[in-house]
Amino acid sequence: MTPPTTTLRLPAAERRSQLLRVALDAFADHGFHGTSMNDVADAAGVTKPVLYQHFASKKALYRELVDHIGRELEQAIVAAVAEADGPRQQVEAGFRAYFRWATSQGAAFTVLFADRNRVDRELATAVAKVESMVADRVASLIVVEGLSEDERHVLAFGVIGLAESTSRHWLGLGLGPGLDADAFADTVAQLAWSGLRGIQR
Amino acid sequence: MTPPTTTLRLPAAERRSQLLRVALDAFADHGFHGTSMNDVADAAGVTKPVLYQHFASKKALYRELVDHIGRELEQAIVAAVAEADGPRQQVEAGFRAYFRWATSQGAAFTVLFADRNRVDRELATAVAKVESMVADRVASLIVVEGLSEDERHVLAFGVIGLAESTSRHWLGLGLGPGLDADAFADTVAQLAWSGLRGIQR
DNA sequence: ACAAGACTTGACCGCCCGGTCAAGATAAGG
DNA sequence: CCTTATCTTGACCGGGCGGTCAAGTCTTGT
Repeated sequence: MTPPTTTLRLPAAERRSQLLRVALDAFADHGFHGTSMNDVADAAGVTKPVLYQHFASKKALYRELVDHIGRELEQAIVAAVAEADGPRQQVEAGFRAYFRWATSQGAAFTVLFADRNRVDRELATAVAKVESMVADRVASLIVVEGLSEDERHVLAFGVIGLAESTSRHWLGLGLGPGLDADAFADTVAQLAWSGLRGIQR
Repeated sequence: MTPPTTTLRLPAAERRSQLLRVALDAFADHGFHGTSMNDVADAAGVTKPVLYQHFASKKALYRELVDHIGRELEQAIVAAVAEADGPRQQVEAGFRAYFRWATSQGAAFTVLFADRNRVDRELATAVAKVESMVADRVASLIVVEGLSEDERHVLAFGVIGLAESTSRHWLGLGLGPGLDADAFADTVAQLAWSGLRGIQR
C-alpha cells in the first residue's frame, strides 16, 4: 500500500496525515527542540515548504499533534470507563485503557507525557538518576510480602509519581507561603499508605 | 549586605554560587531552551565570558544545577525518613519532607520535575489542559464522603501521576508487545483503588 | 607607587533554525 | 496537444544562539 520511498504526489489530505504521523515519531524520538522542521520534512521524504503549506508554524504543528493525541487518550479512557459497572471496575477499566493506550501508542504517550527535560540524552538521564535514587529508597520501604523486585519498583515509581504530580498541581495554583503544606502532605501520604497496604499478590 | 545593583568585583567562589542561584531561577522561569546564556549573564549583572569562566558550557551549568538539586532533595527525604519510627511514619515523613522541599525550593522543584513540555506557554497549557480533562473525569469518580472539591482534585491528580509515572517507567524498560500490560494495569489500579478507599476525613 | 595578575568587557564568529520565494515538474481538462 | 492549477523544489534570508578573543580595568602584594 505504501508507495516506495521515492517521493510521489499525494492528495493534500493524505499528505497532511502522513506529515502528522511522521512528525509524531520525530518529536517522540528527539523532543520538540531536538527536531527541526527540516528533520520532519526529510523523514517524510519531502522538503520544507510542503510542510509549511500544511501547517502554519512549528508550534502549530506540534499543537495540532498534542490536541489530537489528547482527544484520543481522553476518548479511550472515557469509553472504557463508561462500559464498566461499579466504581472499582471503573478504576480498573480506566487504568487498563490508559496502559493499553500508552503501550500501543508509545510515540504519542512520549510526546504528551515523557518529553520532560528532554534537552539532551545526558541531561535526561541525570534527572532520571535522581528519580531513580529516590525510587530505590521508596522501594526499600515497601515491605509487602511476595512481591518481586520489579513489582516493588513499579510501585515505588507510582508513589513518586503521586508526589510529583500532586506537588505540581499544588504549586500550579497560587501557593501561599505553604502554610498547610504538611496537611496536604498527610492527605497524599494517606493515599499512598492505604494504597500500599491494600496491595496483595 | 548585597552590594547595589552596580556590578562589583566578587571573589571567584561567591561569583560562582551567585551565578548558580541566578541560573536556577532563570531556568525555572523559562525552561532550558527558553533561557540563553546571555539571559543568565544579564540577570546576574555580568557578561557572558564571566559565565564561561566558571562553567564549561550551558549543558555543564544545567547539569551541575540538576545534580546539586537532586542531592539536596534526596538528603532531605533520607534525613526525614531516618528519623521516623514505624513504616507508616516513614511514609508520612517522606511525603512531608518532599512537599516542604517543593514549596520552599519552588524553583528547584520546577527545574527538576516541572519543566516538561515547557517549549512555550501556549504549548504547556495545551498539555496541561489534556491532563486537566482527564483529572476532571477521575475526580468525578471519587465518591468519598466529605471531601472538598479541591481535595478531590488533588487526589485525582495523584491518580493521574500514578498512571503517568508507572507508564513511563514501564515504557522505559524494553517493553515487549505489551502482552501483560493488563496485569500491570491491574496492579497499579489496585494501588489506586485501595488508596482511595483508605481515604477518610 | 607600581607592577602582576585576576576580573570584566564589547565585539565578534560560525552555525543552525524557522520561515519564505520564485521557478520547475506533474497531473487533469478541453 | 496545450493550458492550467497544483504539487514540489533548491536556494535564500534574518536572526538568535553557544562560544571565544584580545583588550581594558580594578585590586592586591610589596
